[in-house]
Amino acid sequence: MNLKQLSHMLALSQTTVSRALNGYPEVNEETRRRVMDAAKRHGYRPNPSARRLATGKTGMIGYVLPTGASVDIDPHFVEFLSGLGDYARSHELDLVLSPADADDQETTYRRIVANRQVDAVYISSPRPADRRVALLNTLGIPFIVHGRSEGFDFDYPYTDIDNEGAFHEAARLLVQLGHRRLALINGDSRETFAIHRERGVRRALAASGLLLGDGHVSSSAMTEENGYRAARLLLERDIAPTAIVCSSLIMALGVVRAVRDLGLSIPGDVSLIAHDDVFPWLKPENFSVPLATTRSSIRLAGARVAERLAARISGLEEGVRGEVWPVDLVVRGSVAGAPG
Amino acid sequence: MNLKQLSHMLALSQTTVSRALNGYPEVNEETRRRVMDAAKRHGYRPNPSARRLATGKTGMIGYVLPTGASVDIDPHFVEFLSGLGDYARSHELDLVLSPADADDQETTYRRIVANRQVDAVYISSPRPADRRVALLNTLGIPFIVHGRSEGFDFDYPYTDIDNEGAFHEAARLLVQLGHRRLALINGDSRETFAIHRERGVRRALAASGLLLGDGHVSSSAMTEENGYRAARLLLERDIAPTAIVCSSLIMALGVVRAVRDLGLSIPGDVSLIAHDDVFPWLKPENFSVPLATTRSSIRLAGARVAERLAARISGLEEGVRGEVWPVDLVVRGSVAGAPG
DNA sequence: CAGGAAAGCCAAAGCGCTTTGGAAGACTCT
DNA sequence: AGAGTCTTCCAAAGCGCTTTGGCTTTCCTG
Repeated sequence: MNLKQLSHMLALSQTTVSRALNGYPEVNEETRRRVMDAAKRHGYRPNPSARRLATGKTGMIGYVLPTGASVDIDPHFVEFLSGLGDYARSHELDLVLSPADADDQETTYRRIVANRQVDAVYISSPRPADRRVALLNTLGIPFIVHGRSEGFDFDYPYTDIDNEGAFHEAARLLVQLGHRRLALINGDSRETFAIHRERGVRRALAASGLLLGDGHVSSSAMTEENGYRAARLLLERDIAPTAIVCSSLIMALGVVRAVRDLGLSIPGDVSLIAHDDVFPWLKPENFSVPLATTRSSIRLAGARVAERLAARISGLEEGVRGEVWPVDLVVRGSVAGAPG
Repeated sequence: MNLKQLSHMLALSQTTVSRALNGYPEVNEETRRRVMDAAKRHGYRPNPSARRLATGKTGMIGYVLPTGASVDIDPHFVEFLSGLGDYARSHELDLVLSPADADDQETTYRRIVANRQVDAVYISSPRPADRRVALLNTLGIPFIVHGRSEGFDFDYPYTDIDNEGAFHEAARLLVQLGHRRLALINGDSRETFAIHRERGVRRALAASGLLLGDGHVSSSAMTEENGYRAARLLLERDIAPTAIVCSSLIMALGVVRAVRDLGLSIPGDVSLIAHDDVFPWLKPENFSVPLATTRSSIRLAGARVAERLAARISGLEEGVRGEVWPVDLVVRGSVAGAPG
C-alpha cells in the first residue's frame, strides 16, 4: 500500500493525502480525518526510503564506532546506549552504528555526512582538541559531544559531568580526613575526563599545600588488571599513599585485590574512592568493603544526549550550549581517617 | 556531484555510467576505465538514499534493542558488537539499532521489515520457541540467531556455542575430582543457553548416578549481586555443595565474595568453574584464586554472525544451517579435589 | 554477401515520497 | 455585481539512482 494507491482509493491527489498525513494546515479537517482514518485502516506507512530521498531526513542518529582487532569497546557504552535507546524509542529514532577503523574515523564521518545517512551524530570519549569535534563543526551536521573537548576557538554543544568537581570533592574529603599522600588511578590520560579528574585532585591537594606526587598518578585503560597493577605499584613504594582515588569501578576491583594481596586492608591502611557510572551488574555497595564513590548515571546521560539530538534535529535546540552535570559524592565504608 | 552531472561531463548516458560503476558486463572496458577514473577524480559517491529507493538494498544490518526503564542491556552485548563491527567495517555494512519496548518487539520487527530498513537482522538471547524467530521466519527477511531457540517445526540459521557440552565437561571434571554435591548458578532460566547449561550439568551428574539437588540450582540475571546471593544461599545450606559451576564471570565475582564472607576458601572448601565470554576488562586468571573457566570468545561470535549475515545478504549463504562451536575448558587454581 | 549474433550504448520508465506553483470555488467587502 | 481573499485541492516536477527494452554498430558464419 503506497501513497498512490491510497490517494486513488480516496479519490484525492497524492499531494493532499501527503499533506493531510503530515499535518499541513492547507487541508480541510474533515478531509484530514478521512485520510487518516483510511491510512490507519489500511495500515499505510510511508516508505522511509522514498521519504528520505525526497526530504533528506532519515529519522536516524549516528555513532561512529571505532573498531579493530586491538580496539576494545568500553563497557560503559552499553549503559549509555540503554539510556539513549530508551529515549530514542519514544521518538521513533533509530541509531546507526558505523564501524570505522579506529585510526581513520574521519573517512567514516565524512561518508555519513556526505551521504546524509543520519540526521545527527554524537561523539563520546572526546580528547582535548578532538579532531572529530572540529570535523563535525566544519561539516555542519547537528551533533552533541558526550563529554568535553578543549582548546578550540569555537564553542560546541556537549553534555558532560563535572569530573573535576567530583574528584575535587573526593580528594578534599580525604584530605580532611587527614590523608597527606593521595594517589590517582586514572583512565586513559589522553581523554578529557581523565585530565579533568586529575585536575580536580590536584586542586584539592594544592588547597592544603599538598601535591600529587609524580609516581602517585597512573593512567591506563580501565580494566581490572590495570587497576591491580597500578595499585600494586603504588602500594609497594617506599612512601605509599594512604588513600586512592580511582576512575572506575572495574579498576577498583583490581585495587581491592591488590590491597588484599599485599596483606593490607581498606580502609585501615588505605582509603578508596572510585567513580561509579552506575552499572546494574556491579554495585559499589556490594564490594567486600562498601565502596565510597563519586556517582553519576551514564544511562541518564545517554537519555539526555538523545533528547538533545532530537531537539537539534527538529530545530528546537540551537546554539552551542554545553551543560555540566553535578556528581554525587557517596561516602561508604571504604574511607576512613589517615592511619597512624 | 550526482550521476546526471557525471554522465553529462563524460558525454555518456546515466545508464552506461551506472553500469560501468556497478560492474555490469555490457560496457566496454575502455569506457569503464574512463568512467571509474572520472568518478574517482570527482569524488563521486552514489547517493545511498536514491540507491535504496531504486534497489531496496540498504547496506545495513539490523538489531532490535529491547529497552525500558527496567531493562538492562547485557554487558556482553558490547563485546559481541566489537566483533560484529570489526567484520562489518571491512564490508561497508552499518548496523542499525532499533530500540523497542521490551514487551513489544514484534511491532518493531514488523516495521523494519515492512519498511525495508535493513537487509538482514540478527537476534540474540533467544528462548525456546522464541517468537522473534518464528516471526522473522514468517516475514522472510534474512536473519541469523546468535544462540539457539527450540521447539519449532522448521529449521533456522544460527550460530551458537556448545553450552551443554561445555557445562557437561566442567561438571564431569568436578565429579572426577570426587565432588558429589554440585551446584549451578545460572543465568535467566528462560533463555536457551541457561537451559542447555543446566542440561549439561545434569547429564554429567547422572552419568555417575548423581543429581542436581532442587536447591542446588539458581537462575537470575547475571550480576555480581545475584552471584553473591545465590552463593550465600547455597553455601549456608545444611548440606552445602562442594563445587559450583557458574554461568558468568561477573556472577563469579559475587560467588568469590560470598565464599570469603563465609570464611570459606577456594578451592579448599569449594571448587568453582565459571563461563568466560572473554572480556578485555575482567580476566579469570586475575581472580584472587585463578578461576577455571569454560571459555568462548563472544567477540568471535559477533564477527561470525556478521560474516554469515553478509553472506546471506549477497546470496552466498542459503539454507538453514545451524552451527555450534566447541568451548574450551580451561583448568586453573579454583578447582581441586573434594574436601574431606 | 546476406543474415544472425554479440557488443555497446541510450532514452525513458520506474522506485514512492514531498513540494512548488497554480487553480477553482466560496466568501467577504465595497 | 465585481474585485479581492481565503480555503482547499491538484498536476507535475523533482529527489538520484537502477533497470527495462531497444537501437546501432561491428563481427562472424555459411
